Amino acid sequence: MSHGKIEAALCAVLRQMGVEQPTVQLERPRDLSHGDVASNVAMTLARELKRSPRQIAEQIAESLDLEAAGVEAVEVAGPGFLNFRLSSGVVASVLRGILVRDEAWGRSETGGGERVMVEFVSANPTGPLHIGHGRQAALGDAIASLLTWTGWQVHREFYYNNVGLQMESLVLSVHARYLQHFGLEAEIPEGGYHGGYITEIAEGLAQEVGDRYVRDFAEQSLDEIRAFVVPILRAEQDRDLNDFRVFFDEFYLESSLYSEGRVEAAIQALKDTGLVYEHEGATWFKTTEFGDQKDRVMVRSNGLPTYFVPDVAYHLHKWQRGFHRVINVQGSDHHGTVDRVRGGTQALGLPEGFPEYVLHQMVRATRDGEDVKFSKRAGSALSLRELYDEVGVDVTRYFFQMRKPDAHMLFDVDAALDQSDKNPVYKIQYAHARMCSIFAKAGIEAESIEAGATDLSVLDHELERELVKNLGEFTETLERSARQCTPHVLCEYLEQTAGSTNGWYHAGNPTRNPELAVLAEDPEIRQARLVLARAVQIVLRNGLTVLGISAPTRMDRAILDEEP
RNA sequence: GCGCCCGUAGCUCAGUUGGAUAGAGCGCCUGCCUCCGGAGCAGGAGGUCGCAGGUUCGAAUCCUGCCGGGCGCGCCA
Repeated sequence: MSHGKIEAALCAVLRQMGVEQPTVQLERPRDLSHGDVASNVAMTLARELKRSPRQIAEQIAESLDLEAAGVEAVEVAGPGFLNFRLSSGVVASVLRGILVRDEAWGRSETGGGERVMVEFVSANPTGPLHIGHGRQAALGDAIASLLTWTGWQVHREFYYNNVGLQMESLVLSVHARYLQHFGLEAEIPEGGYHGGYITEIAEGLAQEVGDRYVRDFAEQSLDEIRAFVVPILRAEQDRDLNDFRVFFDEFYLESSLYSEGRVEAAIQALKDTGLVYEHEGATWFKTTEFGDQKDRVMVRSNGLPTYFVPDVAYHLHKWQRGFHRVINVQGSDHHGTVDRVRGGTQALGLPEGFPEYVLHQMVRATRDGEDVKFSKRAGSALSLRELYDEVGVDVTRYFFQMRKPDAHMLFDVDAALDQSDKNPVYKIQYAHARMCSIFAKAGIEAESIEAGATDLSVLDHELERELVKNLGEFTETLERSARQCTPHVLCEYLEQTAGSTNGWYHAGNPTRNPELAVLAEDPEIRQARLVLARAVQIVLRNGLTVLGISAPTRMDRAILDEEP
């Protein structure tokens, strides 16, 4: 806003007071009673001027040219803060911008159109997705969306670990159930998969091929079974994700790293750095050179590469594909891989902070105050689909997004099922729907509302000023949320804005408090408040859109019940 | 043992990277309420910010050391 003017006026006064190179910090106070803009200069200069912060502040306040600073009033408060109050019209002018930019409101160009890859979920195709994957899917998708809104060109990627020991274990597990289907003795291997879905797939296999693998088990039979099993599980994961409104631009297969020779190439490249040595028959790489705690084996004594190598090859390829910024969203149990991967990529010449990581902690689900037990079919924790089928996609996404990634979270199913304002998701959606219902009641189309020459200075009630203040902070909140890769920052903002909205709306109940009603008698006030209501609607809708959550115009019971 | 994350109201969690009297929701207490939209509204009680030092005008936030919980630690991924 008009921070520049205030800064200039402050500097002018400070120079008069003998400060040679004044640097002024302006901030937006949390509390509305502290004005619209505040500065702490008096406190920071206390030492230099050898006077108390309050004295300095008083002097500044007296000598300040209010008109030049573009403020209505200035006052000294607390330990020595200078609080500036702008005229309500100036503050409310932000509403004009909101109405004009509409669906683009909140977008910024911070990213400058640069490409960024967000890799997330990347579950092994060994079973249905559980709630841990759900948290990652909701977080990763929101982060990707936040980056899009702040001017980045975003690529969503899913990495399939389709080679390795768990794959073998999966196939052997299906094979065991398959044999059992024909009444034969068989056991799930140690570390194998016990979920009911394994039996389902084994039954399907039996239907497809009959007892062929019982009669005639050959060398390539396991490969054939695998070719049968994996697509089924992949398809199920894809369905679960798509119904959760999570979509990817690319599925990257680990196996392609081998078939395209990237693993071999990476081994050679790592050897060429000279940072390798032989020890106990294995080949080691000196990741400690790059801050890792220990050196890592890259080629085992049996001649096969460890996971370290394809991981480095994969990230090298990300860079080569033109993604010079990559964000990996992973469970925090993988944090040990961070220094390892970076060690490898740095050795090959990539910059220090590549790739970036967002590590999130585990999820615990409770119902009636007790932990939700295992899902029999999934054979693990509660499955993602079971969860969102019960509480709805909007609520599930939001609950995962509203907590900061690096702390454990509790998913309270009872709280999620609540459909009143107590549930933060509905609180925000209700606030949005209320604005829409006002327009309906007024008999006007939301899109037709224009600020034009409307006198917005009539929006000077405390509740209105607070709401306007909130709305003006949407873009910067979105930027911060994106910069920190923390969607919960946006969630907090939306909840707070919805709270202000509901407070304003309730205070303006026509039968109790007609002078604050949105649809006021006075046409000028009515028009100004409609502008405010429209701005609220835009901000809430855009915010929900960023998070991939719907913004209903009506909250009918029927809609709630069939909510996807 | 080493490394990373966490510790804030009875419970679940925020706290804009050092600012003003530490904030929401649930639960609890007290009043309203048949209302532009439904389990609604207004208010209240509730805190040694894990503990102890340090840095400075000023610390939940930064630095050090402890305590407690989670996760990870050379040929698994």
